[in-house]
Amino acid sequence: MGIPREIAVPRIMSEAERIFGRHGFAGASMVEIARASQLPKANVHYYFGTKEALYRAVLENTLSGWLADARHWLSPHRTASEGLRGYIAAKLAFSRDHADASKLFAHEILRGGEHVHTYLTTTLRMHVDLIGETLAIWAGRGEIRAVDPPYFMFSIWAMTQFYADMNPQITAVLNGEVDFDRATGTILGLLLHGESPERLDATSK
Amino acid sequence: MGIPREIAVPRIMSEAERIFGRHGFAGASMVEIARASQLPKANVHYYFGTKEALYRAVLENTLSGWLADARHWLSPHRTASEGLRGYIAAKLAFSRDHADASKLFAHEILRGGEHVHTYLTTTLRMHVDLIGETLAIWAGRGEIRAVDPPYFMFSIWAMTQFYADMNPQITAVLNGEVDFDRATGTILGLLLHGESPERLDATSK
DNA sequence: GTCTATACGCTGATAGAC
DNA sequence: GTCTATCAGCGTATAGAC
Repeated sequence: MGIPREIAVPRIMSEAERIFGRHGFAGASMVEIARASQLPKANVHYYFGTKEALYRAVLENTLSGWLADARHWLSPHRTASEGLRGYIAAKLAFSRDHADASKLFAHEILRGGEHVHTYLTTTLRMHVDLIGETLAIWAGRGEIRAVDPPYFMFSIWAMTQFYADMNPQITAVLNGEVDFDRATGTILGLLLHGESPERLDATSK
Repeated sequence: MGIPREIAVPRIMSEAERIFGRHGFAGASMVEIARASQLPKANVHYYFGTKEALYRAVLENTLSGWLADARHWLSPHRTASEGLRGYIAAKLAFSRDHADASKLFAHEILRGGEHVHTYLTTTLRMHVDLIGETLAIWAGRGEIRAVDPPYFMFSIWAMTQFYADMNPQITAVLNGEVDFDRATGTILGLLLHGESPERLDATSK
């Protein structure tokens, strides 16, 4: 009798991601994770050892696949307009559908990011370098202005992840749920045209 | 004998802002705050009652003055270019000089923002409405394109606060400290020109 | 008004039964 | 392999000395 490992472990991982994402490492408790997983709390310790080991497992699981959208869209084979549109849409969809994963990452960085330091200095840094090449190619083709790749990416990450991490602020200001089409439109408007109407003036006058 | 209230209370507030900002509400401990304030932990409880009361006091203290920069720069008396430049510079300076205050706010929102719900639905919402009028005036003058005010503000807040809240990620990717001039340049580039070079093409061809 | 000593609940972790 | 019962330590809060 009893719930077998194959069922228990993924269930714990899923609930842990949700609870760690909502409350952070310190704010989450093992009893809460166990209760949400419908398991005795000792089982969670049996499968993962310590709270921190569970946290690391959940975090690694979250990071894998974190960069897939960028690789898919920010490629020289696409036009800048097409690539940026696709990437922003994908990042915003992630913020909408996996808000807890985004919050988990935000909590970890706010705490200092010790557990993801290696990931940030190796995988993510190389990732940004690679995207920088694409951005340089797009600029060379005249599809975008020349940009500072890391700072450009910081802006995109900030704007898109904001909709997952700061959701309570957004719904409070809007007095209702976020309209992701408007969010997409605003971000793309900034990336593709800026807020200066000078181009329109130049063509209409 | 002993440290008087006039010295102790502001010192506790200051250290509490730093520690709550770094670790969040759950991650911070009263002993840590007391030790950082060089006071017996009982004194902190004597002056503020409970941990949550101290937290609320620190949070309110942080929120006052949070919106002053916007009122100063996002005004119809300025040009859009001048106003946006000043506002972005001010917000980035705040992220650099008061990172702990920014992180405190981020932690609070990540946790659901219960303690700032009234502030968000009254003060901040009215604030955005007011800015919306300025943005509409700027658009009417042809200084910016028409924008969706709240979503436009979300983008600005996201991009500027990112440099305070996600600092570990930034330094890891850059392999060094952030260059605030480049950050300013990137954000202003997006706001004022976008990344599309079409305007330049239109004028040079 | 300021500080020392202490109570007590909650949490992470484990020993050992089934 | 799964789960029940229990422990040890930390963290908030307070009673009471100075």
